Amino acid sequence: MCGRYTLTLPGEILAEVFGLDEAPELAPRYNIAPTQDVAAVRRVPAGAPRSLSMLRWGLVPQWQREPRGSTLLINARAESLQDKPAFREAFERRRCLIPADGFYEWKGASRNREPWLIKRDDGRPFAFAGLWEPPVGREPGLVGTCAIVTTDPNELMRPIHDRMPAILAEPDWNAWLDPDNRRLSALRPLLKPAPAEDYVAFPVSPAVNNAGVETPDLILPYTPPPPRQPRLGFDS
DNA sequence: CCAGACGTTGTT
DNA sequence: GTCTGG
DNA sequence: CCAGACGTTGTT
DNA sequence: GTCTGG
Repeated sequence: MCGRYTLTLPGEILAEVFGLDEAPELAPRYNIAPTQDVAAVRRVPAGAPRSLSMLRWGLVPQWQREPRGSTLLINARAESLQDKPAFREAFERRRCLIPADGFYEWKGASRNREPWLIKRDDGRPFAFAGLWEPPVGREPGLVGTCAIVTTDPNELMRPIHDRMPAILAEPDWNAWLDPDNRRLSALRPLLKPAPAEDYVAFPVSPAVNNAGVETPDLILPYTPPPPRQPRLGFDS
């Protein structure tokens, strides 16, 4: 899962939490969607300090001749990172943190689908486990592409959805970010469901469905309108 | 051996 | 239904 | 993730 | 590049 999220906190806070040398200048974003450029923390080259870059959400493996829209890799299953040709090398050598302070999940089936916002109860930002690739071809200004790792739901998420983004505990950030760390068997257990007690979830307006809508009120709690009265003579 | 895919999600 | 675009 | 398009030819 | 399928 995880096809939409938020990053609204000021760059100064992000620099402090994620250990960046400089505070990035980032406008608050309430509806970050696939194909958009997203903030990612990396260590490039190996040995360099942490830095923040904008990467296009939708990983394109290096052997791919040209970006194929039909194969947009926005998520990568934690369970199979080592087996999938599209992700294996990135898992070994190109891991990143993707800062967020909320993410959306849709609950229910087709007609009744409703968006929920999940965030930390203390409001702090957190880090999705991410993978990245250098750009293929020469797209001007493209630094790289990335995907968000997904894992099983925690107890908060289970009623909403059967997957959730892998959120790395802060003590694990260094191990995940170090490009020289090839202990993949030690990295895999970091991709477990985040502790449910640290997070809250509430329904939000279906306006979030449209990736073009990015207003702050998207993250306010939302009371759905009462169901329409069934017409007389029709039981459903 | 070569050819062709290489992914996740949700939905049926 | 399926693909593309944000 | 959801929303919205989904096509070609010839003519202006 | 590397894996799967024939």
